Amino acid sequence: MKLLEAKQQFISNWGAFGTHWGINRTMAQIHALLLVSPDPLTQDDIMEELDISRGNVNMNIRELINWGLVDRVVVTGERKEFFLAEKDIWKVVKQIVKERKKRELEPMLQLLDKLENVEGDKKEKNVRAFVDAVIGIKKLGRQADKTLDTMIKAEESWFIGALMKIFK
Amino acid sequence: MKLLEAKQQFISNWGAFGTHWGINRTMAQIHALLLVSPDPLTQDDIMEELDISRGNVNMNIRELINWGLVDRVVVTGERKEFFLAEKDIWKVVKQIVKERKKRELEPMLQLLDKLENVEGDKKEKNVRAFVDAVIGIKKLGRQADKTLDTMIKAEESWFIGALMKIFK
DNA sequence: CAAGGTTTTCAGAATTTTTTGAAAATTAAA
DNA sequence: TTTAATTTTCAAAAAATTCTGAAAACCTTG
Repeated sequence: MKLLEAKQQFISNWGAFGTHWGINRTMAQIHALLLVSPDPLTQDDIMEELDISRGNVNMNIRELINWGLVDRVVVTGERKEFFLAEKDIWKVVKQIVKERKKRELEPMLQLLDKLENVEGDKKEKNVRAFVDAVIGIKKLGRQADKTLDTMIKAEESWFIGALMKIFK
Repeated sequence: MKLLEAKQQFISNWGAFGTHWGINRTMAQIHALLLVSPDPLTQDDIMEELDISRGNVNMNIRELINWGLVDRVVVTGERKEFFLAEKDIWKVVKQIVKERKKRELEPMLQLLDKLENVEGDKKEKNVRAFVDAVIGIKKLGRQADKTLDTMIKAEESWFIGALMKIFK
């Protein structure tokens, strides 16, 4: 397979993969393109490679920057802005975990804290089932939260090494 | 807060949460409803509680069954079918991990295996960047795959205990 | 096997999400 | 400051996804 075709396939599949994880297809594709591009690209480069509009590139690039996955870089002598993706995939994963934890897991845990204190007779079947579900999710959620915190701080080699040891 | 309101909030937030993870809002809401319902519910119960159509309930319930998160149960003396969700949240998580691994991670790894063998001069910058990205993702992906396999087999208490030990 | 209850299907409608593209804003050079 | 290149914005259009509801299929029972 030629590079061009392989690249197409990679980008297209990364996009489809993204949609299964609540990530906009184009954003994932732009990310894929930047991941395999050794040099920084401009908005025009991305427009051309993916055949999408300027506005679309602009919005999704901004989003990727918000997620901390892509940086704006200045190329001396060039007027245009260039964009470069973090290439270390372990750093990428840690960054995504960090963001999703903050955006989703933490607010969910706050909600569950509130919902656990529902009024009513804890002996009543429906109240009991509700509280039990909330407590169960909260417990696992808190555990995940702690574990992910540690993971975010961890070095790849250390982390994998440690996992290998437990999961022999 | 009264049970009814708490339940509403839980269902609505679980639905929103789902959409961030590529899960259809209604499917997540039905799951939430079943999670907090001590007794099995019928399609009609779900239609009424969530105010959605029969077809919608039917399709999403089927999907939840495919995911292994909900079971059909027979209630003696009743003609209608009843649905019951797995309540043990650790089992739920393991089941979701198992399914997503099979549906998403494994196919992605297969693709990467294929793409790694791209033709062309490995010294050329663009080929090099592509292959490096693919290899990097594959390496981490394989590691994740193994780790998740072990997790799927693990007991909750053992798993959490072991994690606590490493991540002191 | 007829009747009535229940579940499933799926084409079209409704809704939500994404994309476009042109105008406005911003920035850097002249 | 003016001009021109570049980026950003966002209303409207397009596309994708989800939902409805009625008809068909499927049971179960008498």
